[in-house]
Amino acid sequence: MNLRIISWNINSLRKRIDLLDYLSEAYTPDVVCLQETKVKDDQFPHKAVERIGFPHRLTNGVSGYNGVAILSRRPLEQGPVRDWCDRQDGRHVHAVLQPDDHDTPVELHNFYVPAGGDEPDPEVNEKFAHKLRFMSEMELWGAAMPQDGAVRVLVGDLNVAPLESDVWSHRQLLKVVSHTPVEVDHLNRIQRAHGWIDVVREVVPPEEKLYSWWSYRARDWSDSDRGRRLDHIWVTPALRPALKHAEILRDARGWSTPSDHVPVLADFEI
DNA sequence: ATGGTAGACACTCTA
Repeated sequence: MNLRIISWNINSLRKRIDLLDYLSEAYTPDVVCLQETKVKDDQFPHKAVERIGFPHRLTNGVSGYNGVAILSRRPLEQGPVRDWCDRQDGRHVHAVLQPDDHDTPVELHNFYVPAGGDEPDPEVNEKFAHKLRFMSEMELWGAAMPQDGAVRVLVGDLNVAPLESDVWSHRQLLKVVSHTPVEVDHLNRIQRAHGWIDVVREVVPPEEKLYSWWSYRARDWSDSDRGRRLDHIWVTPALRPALKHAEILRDARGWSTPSDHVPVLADFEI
């Protein structure tokens, strides 16, 4: 089967329902994983999303903040729900993509890692401490999952840009939350704990600058191009041979009333 | 060193 997965921090689903419609028309993804939906489950715009082409949906939205969702053209089975850092925060949703008869099931994890506030010191900044704690739990979670050749996909706004080429200036961002050594170290440990493969960097060489987020505060996001690659699609080694294509949809930052994040896309032939 | 913008919600918090 062909499988196109998109991950996107949409920064309010209700505000950008038309952009989701456009994305769906233009790229025909089989699965869309959203972060920062900013909508409670009981207010989720199910009808509009269904009309756009996603009859199957899983949501985890608890407030006007955070919130994640998985939208799919294929049937989904809800995976076990769990808390992270003892909070009900809407930062993780888990689905198993129901296979056709001869296909293997695909386990999907959609994460929204805490942004971490401004000060990169867990002693004085509770948000940064929460971010590191959340990532430590992700590492334990990944290490505890059997590495049994299962086909798994982890996507989301991980709020860390790991490589030097994932930020506009490595030197100037070393003390900026999202690119500090302690965060990069945490992200690398999560990756190693379960052998996750970063599919975009399988396709784009690590020397090449690549971003998925540009601040709203820049005068001209494209001209200054001070971006960071915060959004990721990872897969288990079992899925690596099936990877056909991956890209970051940079142009989406130039859409009208855009999110500050752009979609990340990956194609598999399983 | 500072402030710049965007969204939810209803005061200010989060990013």
